[in-house]
Amino acid sequence: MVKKKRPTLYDVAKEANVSIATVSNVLNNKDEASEETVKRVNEAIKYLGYSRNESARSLKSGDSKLIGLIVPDNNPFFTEILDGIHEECEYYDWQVVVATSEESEKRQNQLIDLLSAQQVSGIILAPVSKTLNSAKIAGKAPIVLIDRDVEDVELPIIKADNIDGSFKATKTLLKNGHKRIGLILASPGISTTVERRQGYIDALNSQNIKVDDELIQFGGNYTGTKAQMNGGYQAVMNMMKLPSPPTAIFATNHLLMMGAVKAIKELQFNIPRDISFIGFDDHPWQEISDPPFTIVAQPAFEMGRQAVHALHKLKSSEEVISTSLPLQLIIRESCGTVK
Amino acid sequence: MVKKKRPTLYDVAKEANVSIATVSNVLNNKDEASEETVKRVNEAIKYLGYSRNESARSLKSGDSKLIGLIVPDNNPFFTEILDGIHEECEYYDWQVVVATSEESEKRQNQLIDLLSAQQVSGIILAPVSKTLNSAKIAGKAPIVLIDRDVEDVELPIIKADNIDGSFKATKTLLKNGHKRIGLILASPGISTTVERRQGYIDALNSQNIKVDDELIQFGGNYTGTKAQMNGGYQAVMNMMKLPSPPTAIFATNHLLMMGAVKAIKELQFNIPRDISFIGFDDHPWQEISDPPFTIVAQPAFEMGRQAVHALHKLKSSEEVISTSLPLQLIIRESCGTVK
DNA sequence: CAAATTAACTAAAACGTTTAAGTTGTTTTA
DNA sequence: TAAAACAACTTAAACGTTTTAGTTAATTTG
Repeated sequence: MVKKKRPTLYDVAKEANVSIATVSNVLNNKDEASEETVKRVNEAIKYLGYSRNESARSLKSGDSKLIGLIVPDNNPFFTEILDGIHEECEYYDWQVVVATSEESEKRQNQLIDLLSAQQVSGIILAPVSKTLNSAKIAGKAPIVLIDRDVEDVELPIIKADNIDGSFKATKTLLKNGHKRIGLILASPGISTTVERRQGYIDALNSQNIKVDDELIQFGGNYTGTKAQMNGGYQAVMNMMKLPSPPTAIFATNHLLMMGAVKAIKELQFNIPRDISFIGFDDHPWQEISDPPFTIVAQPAFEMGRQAVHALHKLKSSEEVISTSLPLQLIIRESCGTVK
Repeated sequence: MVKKKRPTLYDVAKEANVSIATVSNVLNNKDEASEETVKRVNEAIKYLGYSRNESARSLKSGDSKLIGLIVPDNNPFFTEILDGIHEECEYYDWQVVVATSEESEKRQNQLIDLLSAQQVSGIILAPVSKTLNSAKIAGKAPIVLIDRDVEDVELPIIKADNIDGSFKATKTLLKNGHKRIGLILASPGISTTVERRQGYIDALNSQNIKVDDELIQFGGNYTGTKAQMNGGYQAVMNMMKLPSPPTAIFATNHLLMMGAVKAIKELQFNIPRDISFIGFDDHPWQEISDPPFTIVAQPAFEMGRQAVHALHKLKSSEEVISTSLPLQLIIRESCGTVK
């Protein structure tokens, strides 16, 4: 069997009795061909089953129909972001190359290189750390940050208002009379952690409650689902063996939350009777969990959409305004008043 | 500010005082240059921050470092598959373009076209229906199926042994004395549904129990998380109002399972006291669910890995053997014996 | 020691597009 | 009615690679 080559512009041109330039014009709706010709060309395209070789197009025109997404891992939060990205990309006719940095800075830089080599039109990046060596991204595809910010270089970013979200959650616990509130944070090396810690501290300060560092635990210094969950688990174990353990716990991401809940159940504490709990990220299983958890919900889908939109603006050299989307505190049944 | 063009082979060649052919050879480890030259070229590459334009490479060589993945949606099962794909792709130095067909055949065909136009080296596809118009895939990128099979065209496939998995689950319920077992299936239009139904029927037959069609509900004829969950919910509602309701329920995917559990809780039935339950797909939240659910676990990660491997074999025109991976029944505490 | 082989290169064509710069023949304008 | 404008094309160069077919000088062989 001879492997049939895909038809090219040239084949279409021959079939329709025009030049390849005309076919290209028709293909790009350049409006420089007669109705009659357009029809003939389109028929030839359909007849031959032609579709454009995007590599050639990308080579010549210098921009591709691809964008890159680099996330630390495929956790449900980033998956929802991807959904939003997909939705918005349909509009711009972009496809998405998804890559995971596995929380490794080396791998992340490698991926920026690799995706740029693929001539992606831009990269949506959730960075693994608070810095982003500017030399490493010079001459590479334009970058829009998502979720996490960096300190050393100014890039457009679509993020959540973590300070406010964390503030609201903590404030709610305070209102219920809790004075010792455990805070479970992810890795100290990312901006979301810093911000969520800040919101917590702001809330305590607003009530003149002293911050006790022993109640702030970093549970996410590891990579991988199991390890993150385990981080949440350990955090709870640590704080509950304190001389004066917390009466409420706030876990600032999904995986930490699950690990924390696991620990609490294992310690035979009841939520919300013995301990109040606020988690992070809303997911379908919350609908069947017992108790239904009060959580801080992130607009992940919307973040994805807006990141794509920002990238598109960046490409058309419009001004891109970084945005901070509000977090929503969804009150359910995991918080009680302190006895 | 003048936008700096990325350096090309030509720039590197000039810098290193060699021809572009030599640079290309060095770049591709063709072993035709002296040690001294290789060193000079590599220094020039580093100095200029050169990285290959993959569009040009793809255009000339006819194959890209991209593969496509088309899944119906980004549910946790497919996300885990993506993890496996990512892991294996690192080995082959492939990047993955992820696209969702949203269970639409039209969109799926569109995506096969779009990805092929991107010159992807191959496509890993979880098809939305039992057929795959062969005319539509002729001349397109080579396809390896994953999870779901098609009837009208023979393609390599990496799938789970759904019949056996479903058989084992049903058999377990039968052993516990259940005679009326509700089965919640996804859309009848996909192979996994057909197979999971078959395993169920085989198990009943092996015990000489008549199949009651009223106990077999299709809950997944919709797309989207909410809709699928609702399908599971409705399925339970329907079977529980039967004159002789089931004493056990087997839900054959993750989303259906959650909807079903929600309905059962709403009806105030206790699992496993009032009703036994077996679900599908193992996920982190199962660790904190109450009760811990007995489920059929899919080797999603491994499926992803093997699909990439199969694609690579297909490319190097080795024989690709379709495989059916075993499903594992993980026994926890959601099944009781019938009274 | 001439011929053959080899090591280390280079020149140039090709991949399939897009696009700037023509080239027609027809219609409009002053 | 001659010049200008326009509609509807075509020609050919370029994008950045890979690769085939040389080329040159040094080395090996009979």
